[in-house]
Amino acid sequence: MGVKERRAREREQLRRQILGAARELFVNEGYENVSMRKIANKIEYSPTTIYLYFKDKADLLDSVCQETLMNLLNTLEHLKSDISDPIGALRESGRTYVEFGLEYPQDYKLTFVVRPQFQKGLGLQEGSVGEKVFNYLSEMVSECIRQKKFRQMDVETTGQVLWSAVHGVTLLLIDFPDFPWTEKDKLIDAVIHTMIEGLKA
Amino acid sequence: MGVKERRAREREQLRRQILGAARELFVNEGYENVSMRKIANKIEYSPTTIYLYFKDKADLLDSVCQETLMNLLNTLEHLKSDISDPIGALRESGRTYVEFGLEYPQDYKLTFVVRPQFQKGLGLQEGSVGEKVFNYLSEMVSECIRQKKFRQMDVETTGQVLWSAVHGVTLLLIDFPDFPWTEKDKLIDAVIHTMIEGLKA
DNA sequence: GATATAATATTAACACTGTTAAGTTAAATG
DNA sequence: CATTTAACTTAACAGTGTTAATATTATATC
Repeated sequence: MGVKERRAREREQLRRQILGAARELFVNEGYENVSMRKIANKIEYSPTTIYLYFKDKADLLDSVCQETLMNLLNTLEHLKSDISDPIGALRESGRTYVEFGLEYPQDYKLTFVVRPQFQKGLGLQEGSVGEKVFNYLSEMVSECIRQKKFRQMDVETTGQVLWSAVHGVTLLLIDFPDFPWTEKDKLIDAVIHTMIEGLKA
Repeated sequence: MGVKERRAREREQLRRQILGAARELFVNEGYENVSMRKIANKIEYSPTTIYLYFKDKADLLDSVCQETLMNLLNTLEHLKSDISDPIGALRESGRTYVEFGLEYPQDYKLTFVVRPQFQKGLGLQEGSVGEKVFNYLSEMVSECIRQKKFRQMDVETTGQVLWSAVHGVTLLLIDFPDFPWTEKDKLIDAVIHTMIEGLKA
């Protein structure tokens, strides 16, 4: 009775194929400029087949973003940051976060800007991967405070402050590529450095 | 020969009427969900009339955003900040910036996120209102450094760092309204305070 | 005042869009 | 072999931005 299993496998395979095509198109041409028909063409299926695997276009976007968040979380967790130097770890995490955003700019915007607009009230709900990413940041902050490297302060707030800064610089660099920015790495470092200095005890 | 003048006036009036309808719809329903026909209906003209006043839908968006930026610039300049206390002035400007974004969240996103996506390479060009807004921030920073309140540092970079922070917190608050944020004003203050502390001499 | 001219607005159409309902084909089960 | 089930497609709907051709209106000229 391996039939059911094979079917399920094939089903999953096509699902991933759709997802891959959607991601590639979304990222390269922008969510708005990608039609279901375009995705369907790419995988050589009829447009309506997609609806057998995803509720609608927004659901497709949602799934693509979920993948992105998992990739981000993976990237961060692979840092294996040194707990004895929590500030250094935080600095490195911040850099990694921004660089992830810049490496996959469209994915980042899709996930953190476009998606919330299309799914009001749903962004970053409890138990979501997005929340896990934020929790990761929070843990580092927590460690900094526990080791008294940072001045005593609400962990939640501190995490949100840091997130604001890295989110902000990531989006500015993505959205205004022609602005006469300070050299990219220098700017990122400056942002992170300033935050950390501002949080020190 | 006041005819030409009256014609021009009427023309301008309709232009502004279109712009107003577009802004209201863009802001309330999102750029994507607003059709030219919807705008036309609202002002009781045929859809194609709009094309006599604006090149296309993106041009309409562009004009709406330009207005928003001018409003932001006005709001900031009305602060008439006290030059003898440049840090206080900067703090106040930052707060005002974020609050402007939160008061007109859709306008803000339209201007700083949606528009650059639809007009690649055009955002914040030289001489634009957007640049003026940034220059306003830069001047305050410059004053802080000149008075040695901030540690000696590249003015450009410092301005960009600050912008990153306020931009970031503004967008997070807009995009994830359901996230368990620290109380809004406390978070904004924390972001600005942290930045300023981090920049001090 | 009638007519030509320019400005302004509209109608009809094109090639798209997301999505649904109905229909078709192929495979698995009895 | 017949039937059920799953997978996929075709056809269609109501809507999209935009253009070209047309109609309407108001001004300027005779």
